[in-house]
Amino acid sequence: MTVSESESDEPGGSGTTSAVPRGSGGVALTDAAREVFAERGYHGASIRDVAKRAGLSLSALYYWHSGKQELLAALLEDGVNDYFRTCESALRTTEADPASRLCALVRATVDYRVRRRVDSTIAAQEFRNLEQPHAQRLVTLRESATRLWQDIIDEGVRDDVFRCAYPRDARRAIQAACNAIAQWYAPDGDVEPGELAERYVSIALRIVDRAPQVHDRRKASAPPRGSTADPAP
Amino acid sequence: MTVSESESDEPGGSGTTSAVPRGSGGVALTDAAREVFAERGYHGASIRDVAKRAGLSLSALYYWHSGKQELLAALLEDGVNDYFRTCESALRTTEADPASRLCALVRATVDYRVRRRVDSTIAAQEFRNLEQPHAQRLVTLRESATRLWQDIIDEGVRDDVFRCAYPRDARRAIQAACNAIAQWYAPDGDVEPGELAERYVSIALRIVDRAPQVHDRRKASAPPRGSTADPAP
Amino acid sequence: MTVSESESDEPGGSGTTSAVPRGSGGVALTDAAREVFAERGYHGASIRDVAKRAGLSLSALYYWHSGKQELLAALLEDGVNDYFRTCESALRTTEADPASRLCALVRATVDYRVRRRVDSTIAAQEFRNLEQPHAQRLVTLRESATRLWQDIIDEGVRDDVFRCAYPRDARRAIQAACNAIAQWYAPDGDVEPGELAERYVSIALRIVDRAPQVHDRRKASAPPRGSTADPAP
Amino acid sequence: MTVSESESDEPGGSGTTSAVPRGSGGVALTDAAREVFAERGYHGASIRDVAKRAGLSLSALYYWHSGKQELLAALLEDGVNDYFRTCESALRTTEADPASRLCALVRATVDYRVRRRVDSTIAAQEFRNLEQPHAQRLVTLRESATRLWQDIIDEGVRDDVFRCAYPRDARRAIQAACNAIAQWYAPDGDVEPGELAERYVSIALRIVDRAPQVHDRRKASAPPRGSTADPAP
DNA sequence: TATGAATGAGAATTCATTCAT
DNA sequence: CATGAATGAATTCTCATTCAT
Repeated sequence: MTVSESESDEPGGSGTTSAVPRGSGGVALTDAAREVFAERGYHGASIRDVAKRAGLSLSALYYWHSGKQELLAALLEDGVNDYFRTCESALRTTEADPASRLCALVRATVDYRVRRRVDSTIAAQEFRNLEQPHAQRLVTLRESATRLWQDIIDEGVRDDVFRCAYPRDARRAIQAACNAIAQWYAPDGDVEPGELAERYVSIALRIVDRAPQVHDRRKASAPPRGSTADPAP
Repeated sequence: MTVSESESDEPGGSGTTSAVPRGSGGVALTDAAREVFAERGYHGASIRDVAKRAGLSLSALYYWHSGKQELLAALLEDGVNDYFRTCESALRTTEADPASRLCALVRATVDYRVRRRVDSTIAAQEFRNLEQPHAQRLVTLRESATRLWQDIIDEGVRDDVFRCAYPRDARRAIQAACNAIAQWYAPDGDVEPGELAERYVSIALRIVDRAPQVHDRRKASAPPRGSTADPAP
Repeated sequence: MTVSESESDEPGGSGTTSAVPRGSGGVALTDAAREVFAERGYHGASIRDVAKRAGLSLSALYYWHSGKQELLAALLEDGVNDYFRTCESALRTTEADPASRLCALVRATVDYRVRRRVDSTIAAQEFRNLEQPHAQRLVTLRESATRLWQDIIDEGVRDDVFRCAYPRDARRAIQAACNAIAQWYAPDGDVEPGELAERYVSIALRIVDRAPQVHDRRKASAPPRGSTADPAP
Repeated sequence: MTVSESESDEPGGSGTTSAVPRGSGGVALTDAAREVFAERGYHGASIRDVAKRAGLSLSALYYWHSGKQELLAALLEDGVNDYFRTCESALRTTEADPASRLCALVRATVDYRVRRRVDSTIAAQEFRNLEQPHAQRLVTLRESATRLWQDIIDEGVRDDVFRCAYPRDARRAIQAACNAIAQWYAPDGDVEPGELAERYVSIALRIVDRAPQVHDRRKASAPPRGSTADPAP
């Protein structure tokens, strides 16, 4: 079963055991697992707590899921799928040049990290606790995400549009910066997700040291610079 | 007690129960704890495993330490102290200008992440599991580290030597990039720690968008640009 | 309810969930219970497995039967009834002398152990797990079976046709030997049930040490010796 | 660890939680396991009950043994070893002729079934519940016991001293009869173990249909016939 | 007739910790 | 300095059973 139905990533209401309607136990449980895993970590969390948080019995958890491990796997897998969908959608609607594609990827990633902040944190912290049928699949997906970033950067370097000497380190730095957002972003803070994305687009472009563009003044590449309100040109 | 005596950060030999010499149980145990916590996470690790790995009995663990929590605290605290010593030492021997200071901090951080890779990972993952006497102290230390970075960047921005529009995001990006090193760096890989530091110095300077320097062509700022073999000046 | 409709004793096809026809759930379930109880023992078996094996839902099991215990009772009771019918039928069609009656009982028992091998094993192993309404009834039946054997042997001893000094031990030995057949008999093995019965008739007669018969050279006593291909007379 | 120290096979005192002396938990637990497994069967017994019966905590059980399965294995293995020792000792001190050897084996087996009645029952009922490292070893031992019986009988048949037509069925009958003793023998009953053994020796000799002996009226073969007080020669 | 959803009790096992020696 | 023995609380998970539909 997939857990993608539950869009809300936030551990809403923390403890709201609002009488789960019959038949919807599966979602209630993954939602609860998300909260509890995020709060205490996979090994620190007990499925008793998960069931309690979901307002169901421990046995109901085993009716819907095959165990603690599967609960984690469902969470992570659903997250990764959502992330890939987000990236693909962003890349599909952008120019073909490396800079535009890099910007699109940054925007998609920031969007995802903000929108599914909790899942992002869980993924970052608890990935290691995945056991074997699931682990392999997700490792592969994770690698293909890395490849997505790297290919774009390498292409930019080849085309002389990015001037970084160490493309792998550039990629790592950009990814690390974007991923870290989930750790500090406060949904009720003062910065809008869209605005935040543009700031990180700007950072990413600086990391790859994009060459100043004489031509190519089209939509994708221009906004970041402009919208981030850099003090002076 | 402090555990700083054990410099070696690597889980060397993994399982080497080489007859702990009388009296050195304390270090053997923190070393073992480091390995086991790193491998399985704080909650995933059992102190039985720690004792076994150290080649001692469970009771010996309780002779030397007051419990599992204290073992974690000792590890993290020792790590943070080492980090601060490293940073202070680096800042003490550098110029007073923001760029030089930022570079020094990056070098110190990269050095630490590489030198104490395992402790860095544990700190990143298990900090949340610290309970109250210890937690507060370390949170404070952690905040003062953040302040260290932020002050330098803010000063650079004020002096117009850094041109980034969002200094806090710049700081976060730099820290995230440096911290992530512990997650991927392979000690027997192909890049030297010193060389790696220069690459990250370069990345950091790009993130803060350092203004091109007309004068001031002294040691600290020049190397990164040069050594990273950027295609064109 | 009785389960005697299902003649086939073999756990045929093990796992054949062949679309239970409407209304025949009861038999499908006792058949499945037979297989599962035989494979894993009463306490080792779960009624979930029984229902699954029967190709029905757990709830269906509770529609047809009142629980796990009743399932076991139905199985055992049906077996005992079959056994008694078999014995009575055999005794009804034989001579009145102890030797003939003993032979008839052996034949009936061997026939039953071979024909309902699985039920025989379950009876031997799981009888102890019967709880109270059922247990008493079956204990009584079991005792009356013992009485059946003992009476015949005692009569033979009284009439000097059996010469065993310890009739109870003789009875126990004969019963044990016959019962054990269920544990090793392979339905697709090389010995026919009828042939096997004659071998055990021969063994039983030796155990009771039947006196050599001058007259009475009729069917029952002759075959074993002859048909068993004794090397030399 | 072995459990052979505890010679007493009887579930003595059933529930006597007589303050286990420190350090002797291992034996107390196997003794308790013997009782509980015998009473309720392996799957029907809970290790909670075992620990309670032993007068120890559940955790102590895991200190001494690695689990429920190991407890069963220890019990069965110790029993089999004792049985083999008993058989070997009996065969070592007897004549070389098949009849004497068969008698010795019967005596050893009856002795064992009476002396370790409970272990015998457990072995008969719970053998199937042994899981893999242990199962294989014990299956092998069990087969070699069967071989012991069969070899003797086959030799007797070859030497024309036993006249049974179906040596394998004879062996099965004898073994079944002897094994069954554990199921009905009451230690405080009216028959002495030695006496019982002679009765079964007599039964066994009749099952293999030993040829009447003209010469050879020595110790080993004579007693059974004589001591069982057969009515008349 | 049948089922999908749910439950409470209890299963085996592991944990951090303590105590007597 | 160190250990072997023991514990109570908690863990994940399975069980037989029931209820609403």
